[in-house]
Amino acid sequence: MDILASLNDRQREAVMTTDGAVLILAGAGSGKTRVITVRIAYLISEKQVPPYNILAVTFTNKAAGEMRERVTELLKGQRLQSAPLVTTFHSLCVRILRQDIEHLSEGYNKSFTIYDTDDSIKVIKACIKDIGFDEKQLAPRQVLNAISGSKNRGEDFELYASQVEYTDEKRAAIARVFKLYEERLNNANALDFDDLMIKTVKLLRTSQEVRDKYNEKFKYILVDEYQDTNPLQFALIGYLTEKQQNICVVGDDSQSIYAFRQADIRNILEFEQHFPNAKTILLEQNYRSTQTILDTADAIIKNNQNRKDKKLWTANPDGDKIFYHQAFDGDGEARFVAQMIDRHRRQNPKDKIAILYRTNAQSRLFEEALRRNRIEYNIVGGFSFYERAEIKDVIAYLKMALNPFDDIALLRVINTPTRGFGKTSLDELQHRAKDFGVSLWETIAIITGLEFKERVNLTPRAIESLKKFKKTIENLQTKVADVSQTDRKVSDVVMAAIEDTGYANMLRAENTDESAARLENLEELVNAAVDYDKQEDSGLRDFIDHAALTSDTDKYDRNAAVTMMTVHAAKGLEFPIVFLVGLEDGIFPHSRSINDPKELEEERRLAYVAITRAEKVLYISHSMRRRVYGEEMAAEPSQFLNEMPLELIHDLSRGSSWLSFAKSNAVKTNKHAVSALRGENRQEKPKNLYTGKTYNSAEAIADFFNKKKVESRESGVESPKPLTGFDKLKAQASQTKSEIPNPKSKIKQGFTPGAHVRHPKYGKGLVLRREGTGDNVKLTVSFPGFGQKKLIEKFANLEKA
DNA sequence: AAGTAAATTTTTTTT
DNA sequence: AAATTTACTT
Repeated sequence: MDILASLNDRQREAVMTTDGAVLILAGAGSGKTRVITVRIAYLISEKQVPPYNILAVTFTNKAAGEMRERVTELLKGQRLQSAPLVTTFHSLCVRILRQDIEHLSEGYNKSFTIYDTDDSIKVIKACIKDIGFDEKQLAPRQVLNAISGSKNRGEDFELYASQVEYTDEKRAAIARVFKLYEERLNNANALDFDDLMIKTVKLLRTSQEVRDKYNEKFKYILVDEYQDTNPLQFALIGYLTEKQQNICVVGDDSQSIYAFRQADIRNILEFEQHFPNAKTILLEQNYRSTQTILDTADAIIKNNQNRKDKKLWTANPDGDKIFYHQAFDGDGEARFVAQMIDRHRRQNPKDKIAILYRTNAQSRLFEEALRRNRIEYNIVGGFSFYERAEIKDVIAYLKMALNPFDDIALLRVINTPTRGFGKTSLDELQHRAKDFGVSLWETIAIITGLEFKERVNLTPRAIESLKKFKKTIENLQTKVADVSQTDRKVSDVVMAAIEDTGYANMLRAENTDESAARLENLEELVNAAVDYDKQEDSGLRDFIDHAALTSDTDKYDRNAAVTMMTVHAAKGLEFPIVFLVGLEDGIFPHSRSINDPKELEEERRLAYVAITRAEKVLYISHSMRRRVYGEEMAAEPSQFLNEMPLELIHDLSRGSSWLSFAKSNAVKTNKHAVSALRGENRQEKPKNLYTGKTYNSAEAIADFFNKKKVESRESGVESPKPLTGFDKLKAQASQTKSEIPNPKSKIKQGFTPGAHVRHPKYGKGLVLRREGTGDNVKLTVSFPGFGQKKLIEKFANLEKA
């Protein structure tokens, strides 16, 4: 088989070890996807395994799509009557549940609805209100995170409740919300993202019959990005492989970046314990990046305590240095990136370029800069097509038609377009629904029913509009039924949900640019539905499921010249040229992770992922000022910059920069750095002399000069020669910077978040936020008993406490 | 009931 | 700065 010829020895071994448990530890760029795809092709064409016996699971639709494509490519020319199932964890679960959820006997049936995060939040909000709490005491988002975390650890609300200390009111409240939330979803015949996994695992655990069925079906299982699996996914794999044990997992512990989703790195680290006869294969040769890029990535990941020590190597050349740029503000950073991209595009238009950032919110400045420079770009993530209001509205109508008990969908559309059924009437309806203990849909049926004579607090007009709404949905249901009974098309039904509900007319009446754009989006939705027209059975169901499970991360277009996305979204991709931007403390690493060593390690792995996306050229940049919540704030260089080998970095900044500062410092005063440069002191971990925090601060400058003194005394070096030219400029620049805090006010000023201070009137307080610069520094301080105060640092007379 | 103005909050990362 | 929620008119 000639496809094997393109593999190295290790890779070939990974492909040909088809039976039993196999763990492939694949470093970044080591040809992981190639190994998986060739392995699937090998199973089919060499081992004569029927394709339907093969299951490959990934985390994203993007990865699944790519894999499917490549397998098809490898197998083309062979006449196969089935295709291997290449899918995501969540799609796999939906597939299983749509067939067998009724075996669970939990009241769910096959027409269950999938709630996305937005829907879940809405339910949570209602639950918080129902237990008599306020959203301010109990942030819905946090509650959902707590519940989701618990669920992904395999707990249920009873277990969660039992862990609550009775002094912990908040957790106790969350436990109550948890219970309510689960009930609501169950009543609505709805499953959230987590439930898809949970219910599937439960189903496999409790039903021998179902377990046997899927064990029989999936005889060879492959799992991609195994380091990102959480306990539930682990359990799922466990049940599916119970019989055959032909399980092949591929992953890299250095690229584990989903701990926040309860991914457990131990799943990969302890694979050999779980599958005692497992064979482990290491792929350490990198085919993607230059040595310089690999060295930089390696230098950063080395700072993590918790990792398997391994080193990637490559036969590729050293390549260019890492290009570095320090910008004055966020806009300057974006302009620099646009300028460099422009240059690359002229030089070599074929090279694909990526701009990678930590958070989606960072994209805006780059979008604007590229647009100004007339550079076309493609943006991945952020707002998804399926997250747009008009799309969600129409989908909600369709969801109603398939599962009318879906309260969330009902609430979404009952008065969109407006039907004269406003907030007051809605409150009454919800109130009644709670009284009856049934869904809103059933409540509507009761209230509008002929034999219902009870007095309701609804105007005749409201009742009338309920009747009309009911009719609208019922009409839609009839059309849905037509899809399976006659040969009505899925796209017809989608069209009906747009037209017959009055939705399109509402938009036409608006007659604005925006409403026109929304109409166009709806046309797109109809187009998307056409793909499902030919499907035999439950085409509409599949269409809705697809909408629920597709994120925008999936619409990566590999032909786009420039792509922007978060580092998370970039995992698994590679680009000749990469711009890693916003390398500032608080952004990357993110401020929410900075205080927890575990989370900081995850940020570091994230940086590792980012850097190893680059094939030939890597740019890194940061800005000295950054807008946060609309206010301009001083920004510090990322601590990860300090962890990179400075000698591999080339400075493209105008004037002096953090890099020039760090370089002069490291070489002149850092014995560790000097000896490390000479190759001594192998064991010793390179200590960070200056973390990003202190660069540019009074202490750093003072420290710098002190060290210099000590060193020159020790080594007997005479005082520095008079500076000339560029060096002089640089020195001047750093002097000006150091001037900001004057020595007298040093104790009083320069308070940073986290500092304890004393105020003449309010007493002891905690600094929460610092904004502005120079004389305009404003501090937000929390004083026990007085609440939060905004103070001008200069006048506040604060002391260190 | 619906539309508008004012106040409040928001940012990790994703299926 | 932008988006969402609430309060206030009409």
